[in-house]
Amino acid sequence: MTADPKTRLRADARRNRDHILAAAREMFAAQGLDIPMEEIARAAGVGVGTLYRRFPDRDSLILAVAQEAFTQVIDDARAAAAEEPTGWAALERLIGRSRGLQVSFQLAWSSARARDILLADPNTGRLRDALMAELARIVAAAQAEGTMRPDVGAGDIAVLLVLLLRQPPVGRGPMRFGLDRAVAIMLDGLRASSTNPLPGDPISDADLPFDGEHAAAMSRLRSSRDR
Amino acid sequence: MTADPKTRLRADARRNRDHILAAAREMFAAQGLDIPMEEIARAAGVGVGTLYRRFPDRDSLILAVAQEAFTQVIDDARAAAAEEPTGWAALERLIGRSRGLQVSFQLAWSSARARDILLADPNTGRLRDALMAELARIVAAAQAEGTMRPDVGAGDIAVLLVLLLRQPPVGRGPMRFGLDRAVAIMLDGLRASSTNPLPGDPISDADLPFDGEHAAAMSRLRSSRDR
Amino acid sequence: MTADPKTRLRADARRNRDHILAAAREMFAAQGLDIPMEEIARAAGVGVGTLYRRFPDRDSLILAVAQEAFTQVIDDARAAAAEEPTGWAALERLIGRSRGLQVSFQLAWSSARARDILLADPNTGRLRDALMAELARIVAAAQAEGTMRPDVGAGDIAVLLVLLLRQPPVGRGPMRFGLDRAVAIMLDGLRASSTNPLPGDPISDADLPFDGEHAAAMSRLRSSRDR
Amino acid sequence: MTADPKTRLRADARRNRDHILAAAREMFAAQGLDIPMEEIARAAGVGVGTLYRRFPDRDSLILAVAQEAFTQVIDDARAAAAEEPTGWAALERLIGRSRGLQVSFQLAWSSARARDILLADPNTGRLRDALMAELARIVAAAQAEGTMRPDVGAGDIAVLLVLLLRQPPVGRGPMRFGLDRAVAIMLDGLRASSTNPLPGDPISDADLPFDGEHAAAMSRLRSSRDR
DNA sequence: GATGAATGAGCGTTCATTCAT
DNA sequence: TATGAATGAACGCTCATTCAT
Repeated sequence: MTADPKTRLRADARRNRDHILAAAREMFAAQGLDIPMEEIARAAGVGVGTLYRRFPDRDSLILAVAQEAFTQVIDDARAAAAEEPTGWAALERLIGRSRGLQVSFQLAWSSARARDILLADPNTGRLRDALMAELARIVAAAQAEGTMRPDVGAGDIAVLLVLLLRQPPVGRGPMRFGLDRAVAIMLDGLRASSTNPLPGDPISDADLPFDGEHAAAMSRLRSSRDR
Repeated sequence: MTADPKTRLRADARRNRDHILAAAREMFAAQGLDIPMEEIARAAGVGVGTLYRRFPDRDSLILAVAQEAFTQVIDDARAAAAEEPTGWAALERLIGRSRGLQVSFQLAWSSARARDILLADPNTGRLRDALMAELARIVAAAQAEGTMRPDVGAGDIAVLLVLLLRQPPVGRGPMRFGLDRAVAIMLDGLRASSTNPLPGDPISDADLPFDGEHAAAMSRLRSSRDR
Repeated sequence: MTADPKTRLRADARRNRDHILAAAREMFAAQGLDIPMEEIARAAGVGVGTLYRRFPDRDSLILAVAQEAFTQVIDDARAAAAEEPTGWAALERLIGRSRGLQVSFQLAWSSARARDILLADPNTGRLRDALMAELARIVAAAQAEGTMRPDVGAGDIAVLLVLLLRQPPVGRGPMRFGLDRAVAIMLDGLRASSTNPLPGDPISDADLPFDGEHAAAMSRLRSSRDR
Repeated sequence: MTADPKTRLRADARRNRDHILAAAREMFAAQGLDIPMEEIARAAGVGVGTLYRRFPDRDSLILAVAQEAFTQVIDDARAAAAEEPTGWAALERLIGRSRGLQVSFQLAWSSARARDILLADPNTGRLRDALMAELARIVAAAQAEGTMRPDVGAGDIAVLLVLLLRQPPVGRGPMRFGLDRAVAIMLDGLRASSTNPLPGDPISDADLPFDGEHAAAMSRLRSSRDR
């Protein structure tokens, strides 16, 4: 009823921002992180200036795309935990679906530089904690059901997830199919029927994957900037 | 008495080539594929001109480093097959050792561009065939022993290997340890005791991993060059 | 009872204009002539759009600031002539105070570009004439008193004034003190007791300082714009 | 007799360097310090890359031009002291000739930024000391002769010199002539016959002009870089 | 054959100016 | 009329590659 001009303006800006993020996600995935900023802008249908108004430099764009992707993984884990009847089903869905998130997530991990940018941001820690909490919940449920071997922790699941998420996107070829089977093999290795002892203790949700790396990433970024 | 100048020259040239390859391997791993050619030359102790004499452009240097790494994986598979008493032991050694090869291998797969360069080279097909043949031998042996589930093929092992090799190098942190456990989980999933059916048929040594990608990679490279 | 909206608007506009000029004067002095327009707008508390409404481009803003500064010098000369008891006292005050005007004046002369903008404006000629007339009055008075050497003209004073005004602003260091002494030395050189002949004839108020430069400045500006 | 290739190469490099410096000196003077690097390169007859090989950024080019100009002033002072029969004659020549050096020197002082670059360089201190030593020698000689008033020091001369050197270059118009007269007026103010007391004490060669500014300039440059 | 100086295309980034709201 | 988002031209700088020595 009341057309708020401020809201309208914001809608435009937000639309631009979203276009830029979507374009960046796709271009990064397709061409790598060093795609010219101008091409991203063109793909988003805006001028370079607008891109730079929203994201003051390439790093901040990479960070935004990466955290968006990270957030999607968390949302997916949360949805799986909430909607699936059993912990094992949630686990299967999460690891199975994970390849669907690949396209957006893998870029975040595709280069040492991208990783550093992500780790150097303080918000990343919170995202990590949220994801690990979700995984811990799923693992606990599956183990309580007796479907998952008891000697693994949320950190172990995170490692497997990262293995899968880091792969470059696959289309519809044999590799895609091979990944489905690899996931199934991993899941079999996680079943309660697997009794061969694993090395060391379960990796809890406090151990992985980037604890203590924040400072290191920051200093690496700083020194690379000075170079 | 008279040292043949040509032979002497060749020895020098070979030394230079080796220095350059070693420097490139290290710099690529440490700094990424877009390290300036001049820094590689400096690290190799030669001038840029010499570097360009041996490798006419950056792509050919990347290709040489990548194929060298690929060859190491093959050698390792061959050695595992030859020296281990059982197929399962060879498999364990290969997958376990794989992380040792990571450092040199992952660079070859670290970017879409590097992958295209590798795939576009006709020699890569031969290397792939050699690796798959080795894996097929190990799988057949392990299945004959009854230690490996019968519904997997050499291609499945290749997929798992690629999952592991593509990870960025890890030092001695929790991630390193997590990878050891992930490997153990995968191995458990491969044991004969795993009876949950896998989706589809075993992936044979003819299906994976880059069949049909040669032409695609060539055209991608060509179009990126024209851009 | 009813405040005329037009009048109100004009008051607002004038306030905006004044804020912009004040902000520009300070930012120009502190950061140089190439400070971003947006920063000037922010310092003035208006949007860039408003700034551009008042001053259609950077040059016209520079011109406005410069002429404002010029006007201050004239006002000061006029006040000195009116308020001081003797011509010599007026001269001392003018040259002595000149450093107080420095801060705002020197920016107008700090770059070839600013000078051209100023010279290209037809109004500058009127300001120059007003200043020279004032100086001529002071010089005539001082010479009539017998305190100033007779072989100098208003133009000579203008040159000395320009020498001082063009200096970048000094704080409270040794340079500030040094300038006080330099002024005293100059004044001593101007006294009637100085009898060493000066080269050429006195520079009258018609000779200096930018006669014939108007056209040159305009063509320089034009060609720099075309470049 | 022996053509040393190394020397020849160096000669080429040096020639390039000299061309670049000469072009920069002229372009800076004519167009200001923010002339595009590419135009300087073009004027020097080299590519931008070569310019950047010799001077890694604009600041270092400004610094080189400025110090070259500074060195010329020192050389001139030294020559005047050595070749003129009296201290007063040396002083007259130095201050008179100073406008000849203007063209190259004034750029060094034409902007706060240039001044900071110059002051931040540790070598500048040595140049300053050399110049002040020369001025002190000239002043002492002229005062010993009884031609210069005894209550001025080398620092006072430096201030006057700076006043003149900071002026933008003048061609052959009335301003040029006016400067000749201004110089004569200043010289008259410096004669032994001037007996009006100056404010404060003579400025010695230890007081001026940039003592203690090195650190300040460095921090200003640093903070402007962060902006 | 080896060297490293020179080139210049190309990308990141900034900012003057315009214009939709 | 005021605002500030959008645009894109322009410049600083880097680095792959070439070529004179």
